Amino acid sequence: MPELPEVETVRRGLEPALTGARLERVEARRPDLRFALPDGFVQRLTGATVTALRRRAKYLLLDLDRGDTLVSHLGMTGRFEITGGEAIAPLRPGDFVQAVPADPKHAHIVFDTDAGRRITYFDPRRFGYMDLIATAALDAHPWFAALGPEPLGEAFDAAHLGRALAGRRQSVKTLLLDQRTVAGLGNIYVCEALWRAKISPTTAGGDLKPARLKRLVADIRTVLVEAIEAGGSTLRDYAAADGALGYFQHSFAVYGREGEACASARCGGVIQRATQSGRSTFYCDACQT
DNA sequence: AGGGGGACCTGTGCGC
DNA sequence: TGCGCACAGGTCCCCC
Repeated sequence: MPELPEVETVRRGLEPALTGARLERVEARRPDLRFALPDGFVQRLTGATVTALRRRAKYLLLDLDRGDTLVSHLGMTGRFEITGGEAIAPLRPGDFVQAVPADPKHAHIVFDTDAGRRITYFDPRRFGYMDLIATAALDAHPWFAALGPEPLGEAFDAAHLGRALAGRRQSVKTLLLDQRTVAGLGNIYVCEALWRAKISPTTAGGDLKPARLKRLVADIRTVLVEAIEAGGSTLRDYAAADGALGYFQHSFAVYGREGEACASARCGGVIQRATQSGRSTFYCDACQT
């Protein structure tokens, strides 16, 4: 489930352990995740130094001093854990509860750094994937070429969203899940943002007027920012890079709250669940129109 | 164009 | 305690 806030939380958690670190030892305990690991995966990483840790959409990018970038997508259940060396401080001390340790049988990739830390990638469902891509060619790679703007970046505004949705009859819910519209939203934060903006998830994208687009952009940004500040969300499988659990799931207004009263003041509505494009949508049918 | 369905893979939570 | 079923954060592909 990692959506943008969770991937960003992982990035921040890994940064102190990985940026500037040399990968002394790399182990791939199986030849594939969702896809086969690239040829020479272990050899190409062993001895390389991580020069920067970035995020694009839901992808983690580990730039290496050899001109390659290790690209990691967490899929639904991917998780990194740091062990060894001194403890890595949580992002917001006091904000986290103790994580449930990941099951060692799903420990697929292990990185040992020159600072004595071990970063282990766990992924029970193996929907995640990794590849090594030339850093200079990242933007042209199929995973990145068609991505929309970062929702927290300057390029994402009501004008952009209006252009992306203009004339579209597809629902705004489905269009926001499309990474070409805006990059990094997933099922949870789309539901939450639409509730905040009081927009029905079945509204055709092209029917949204500028004022509603403006509010939607603002609500997408604020829900993501709040989630990042809370250290992401944790449902069953996900934990932050340092093993701590994010807190934002306690702040969901609609996701997973079918049958509960709408949290909007004086609304009186009840949260509904419906299916759109095969995914559950949670919304209030009283105040989202 | 847009929707539906299924695929990938494993675990969890529920009703019985 | 066990069994079977529904469902899960993402992405891709085929079919109508």
